[in-house]
Amino acid sequence: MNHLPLRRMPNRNYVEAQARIFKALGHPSRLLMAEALLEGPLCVAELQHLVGADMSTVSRHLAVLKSADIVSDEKRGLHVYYSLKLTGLGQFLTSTSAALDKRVQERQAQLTAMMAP
Amino acid sequence: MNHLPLRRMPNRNYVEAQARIFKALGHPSRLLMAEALLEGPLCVAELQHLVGADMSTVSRHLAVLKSADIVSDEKRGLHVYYSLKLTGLGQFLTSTSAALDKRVQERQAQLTAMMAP
DNA sequence: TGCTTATTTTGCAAATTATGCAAATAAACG
DNA sequence: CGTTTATTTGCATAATTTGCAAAATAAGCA
Repeated sequence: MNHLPLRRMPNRNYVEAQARIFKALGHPSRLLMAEALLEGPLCVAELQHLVGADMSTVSRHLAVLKSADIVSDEKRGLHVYYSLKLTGLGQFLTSTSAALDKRVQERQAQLTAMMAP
Repeated sequence: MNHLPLRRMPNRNYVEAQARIFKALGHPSRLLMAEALLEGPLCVAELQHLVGADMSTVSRHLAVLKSADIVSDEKRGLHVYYSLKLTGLGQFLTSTSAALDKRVQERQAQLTAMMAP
């Protein structure tokens, strides 16, 4: 009878599993790849071009994202395509972007105030 | 004329700043504290009791959350109260919780299928 | 079958970063 | 002052990240 979205009790294991998701996204290269996958699936070579790192490094980053269940992979011919599996990431990035924008604006305002005599 | 929420280009600095947010939440103690703060402000002693770690450790974790602009602090008498500053966290946690639940259910289903003769 | 391409995995070494604990420090209040 | 609450710092230990190179897989093609 409960139509509201449920949230788990702060169970240890649960929190650790959630923390693993955040941790996986807590690296610029991995977050960049996840953001790119918001638009649709990409193969490893494309992701490598995006982040500009060694392919073995990219592959390892992808393994981290996969083990956190953030992405899924599918082989098509010679290529392996990665897709975003975690829903709600786009929305959350929108809020963090807004927060960052606000921070930048506040800095601007402070500077402006300091410049005024 | 664009009423849709904008998302930044995957600018280097921008992605790094966003990654810092995820990284900050990528630790069980910090995520637990952030989740608790969804309900309202708490002082350091209360948060310490929640995570069960040394107060200096808690303080450092809080400093990490603060430097990522996830929380804000305010002194009231002898106590310092922390509040959640980052909007959208609750929603995102709801989606990650759902994802985790699904994963658990899938494991259950696999086990059940294996048990069936 | 052999050859090529795409991707993963592994091992290693170096650099960076994170962690907890304990002691010192600061800030508010009576 | 003395007490309480919180932050900072120093230190030792552990974990992560990265590049590079080499080996291993796996799929498609001649």
